Amino acid sequence: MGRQPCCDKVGLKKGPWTVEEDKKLITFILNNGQCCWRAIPKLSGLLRCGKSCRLRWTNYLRPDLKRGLLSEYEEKMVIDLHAQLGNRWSKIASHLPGRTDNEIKNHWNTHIKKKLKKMGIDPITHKPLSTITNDQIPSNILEKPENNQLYKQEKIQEILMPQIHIESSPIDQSVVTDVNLEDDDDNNNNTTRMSCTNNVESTIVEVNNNVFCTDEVPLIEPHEILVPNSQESTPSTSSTSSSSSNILEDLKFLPSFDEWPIENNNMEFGWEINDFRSTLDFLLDDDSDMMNNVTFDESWKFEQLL
DNA sequence: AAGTACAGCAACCGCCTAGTT
DNA sequence: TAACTAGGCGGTTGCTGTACT
Repeated sequence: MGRQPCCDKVGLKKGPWTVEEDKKLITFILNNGQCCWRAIPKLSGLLRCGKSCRLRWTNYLRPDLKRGLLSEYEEKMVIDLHAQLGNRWSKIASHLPGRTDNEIKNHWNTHIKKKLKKMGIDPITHKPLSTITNDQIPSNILEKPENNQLYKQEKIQEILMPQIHIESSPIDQSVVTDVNLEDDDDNNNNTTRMSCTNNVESTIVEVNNNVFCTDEVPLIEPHEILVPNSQESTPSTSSTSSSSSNILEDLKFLPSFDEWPIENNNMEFGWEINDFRSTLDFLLDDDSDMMNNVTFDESWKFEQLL
């Protein structure tokens, strides 16, 4: 009855990932794409829970991840989206290509929360703290779409955060535009607000339409899973090194192109080793010399042979 | 230089939902 | 339909690096 247990927790490794583990996971996913996470540890030789593998991949190893701090624009988007969605980090992350829910959650807790508090905004309600009074808000704003809390919050944010211009954000444009459009509608304030929300959603979707989305990562059926050729023979560094340390030494782990175990002619995904360049760059940041010595064969890729 | 406090973030935990048998 | 699990999600923890005393 039902499925088999996710994983038997006895003997599973916990804690920070090692370079060796990273390479096993990358190798496996490069060969097989994302499939059932439960099977990945066994098939890739990892002593990790499937959940742990999924987390490591989605939060750290995915080649499409952006690195570094959130830009002002991204931060503004997070604030806007948080005002709309609350602590639904995955939903928020889905509107920020290359950013993960964990990353956004961490950034919120460590940076944005403090920033908002400093600016007199309650990070939970997005309403001004007691120090902000209506006197500080131009009367014409308060008079505009009456009782429209969202509109007020936007204006308050404009006042408090002049360095982040709302005009630069398509979301805010849509909100303000829409509110203005509804400006003459004195009959139903709820309608005004709903309209804003919907418009924000559709605008965000539009923005993301041209961006690579991780949802596009193809899934394969269990019977299509390939167990990668043993990588044990490839030289590797100490497995005790930190995952965020020198992985480039382990670029050796990425077998030479002719050694790469591509066996499935039905692959539908097109990641190639170059897609991991930024990941490797990030992991190896202070080993640029080594990076420069690595040549990537542009012609090497998984072919779509249907 | 050593000790302490704090900040940032990767990873884990536990709950929930949707899917499978 | 019930029993059960995989995968996803949000909250939390704890490790590591940095700033301060």
